[in-house]
Amino acid sequence: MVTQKQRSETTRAALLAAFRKSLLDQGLEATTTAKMLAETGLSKGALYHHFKSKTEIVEAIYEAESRGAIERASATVDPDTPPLVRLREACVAWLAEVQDPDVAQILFEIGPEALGPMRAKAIEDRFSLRVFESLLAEAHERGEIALANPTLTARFLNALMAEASFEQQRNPDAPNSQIGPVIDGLVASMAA
Amino acid sequence: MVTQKQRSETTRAALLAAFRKSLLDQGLEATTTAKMLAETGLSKGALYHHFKSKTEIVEAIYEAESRGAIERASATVDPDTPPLVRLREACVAWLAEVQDPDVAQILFEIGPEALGPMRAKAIEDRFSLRVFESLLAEAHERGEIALANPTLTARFLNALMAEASFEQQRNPDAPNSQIGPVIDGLVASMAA
DNA sequence: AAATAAACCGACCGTTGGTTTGTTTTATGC
DNA sequence: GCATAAAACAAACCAACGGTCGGTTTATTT
Repeated sequence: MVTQKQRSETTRAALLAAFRKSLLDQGLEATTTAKMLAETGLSKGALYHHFKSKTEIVEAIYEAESRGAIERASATVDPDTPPLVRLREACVAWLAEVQDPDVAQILFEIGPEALGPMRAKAIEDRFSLRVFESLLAEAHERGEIALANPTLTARFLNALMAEASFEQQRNPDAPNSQIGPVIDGLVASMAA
Repeated sequence: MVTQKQRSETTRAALLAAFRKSLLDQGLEATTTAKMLAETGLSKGALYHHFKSKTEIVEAIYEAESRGAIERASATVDPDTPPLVRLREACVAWLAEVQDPDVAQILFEIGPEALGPMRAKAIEDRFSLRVFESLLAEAHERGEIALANPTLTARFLNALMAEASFEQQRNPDAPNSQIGPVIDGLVASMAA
């Protein structure tokens, strides 16, 4: 006998997987609930039992992707180095993660289109931004730099990173965007 | 006697105005073609004679707003100053233009949501980005700076400006974001 | 094993963007 | 200036979409 949690988890996962796949290679509009239900063999009742709208499904996918990218990037940094070094490492690692076309498409195209840029940004704030911000704050506390506004600096940094990833996708075989100096330049220019 | 061009222009303008107003205070979803036709007293036939989709209408509005903001900003700069000074002036002026909540909402919320970030960016490229890029290129040619990649620098700059405008809207009475040093820092870090 | 709750089904509905067919108005060629 | 084409508009029509709702099955509680 299968437990309720298992049932629940299984259908939820099936729906999310079907939507994710279709969103990536069919786009937002062409990804209709009907198609996804045909794909999974589930019913409308099941879908709207677990999610209260189509948008909420995309939100869950976007959130998972945003969390995943920054978590994987964070895992690669050496914790025994100064915060600013870790920041640069984390940025480069995040940029590498976001090079994955699927991840990029969800984070920079489908998410903002479905949720609106504001709502997407709010989610982003809870993940990548938080990491950048805390590293900057740590550097600030340790006296490595005197930032007037760590949060704003993190936001600028975040914006630059997104743009850098766009550029990487535009021409992947171009020389690495030299993001390191840009980060340093930004941080320096945000000094108090 | 009224000419065809005049008729055309009138209905086009009426549709664009109705959509713009509704988009701003009702949002994208709530702005339905039916409501706009009721508002203007026109018919579906008229609408789809002038535009081939709802998206295309939003595109026209977005394009006009993007063009308007950078044109008004450009008009304020003193042409008899060095390119880098003009760049900084243009950025500050653009930031001021984009402070208008209506302009901001169209450029940073409704546009990307309706067209998708990519398509919105492509339009943006033809306006604000071009201006920034040409100023950077001019500075490059005059030997004021040696940029490895003026286009990429312009893109980074553009991203920073958008983020700065977000910040300004988040807390409007905060001290001016000191965008000047940030611009200089970015340009310096992008030197060849 | 009765009662309750959670998961699921699928027919149904209102709206929406978009199409089609037809009519009126202006421009063009002779 | 008359015929003809083309643009501008009207309005009935349509398919498809997201979402709802009453009811059924499956699991959990007591």
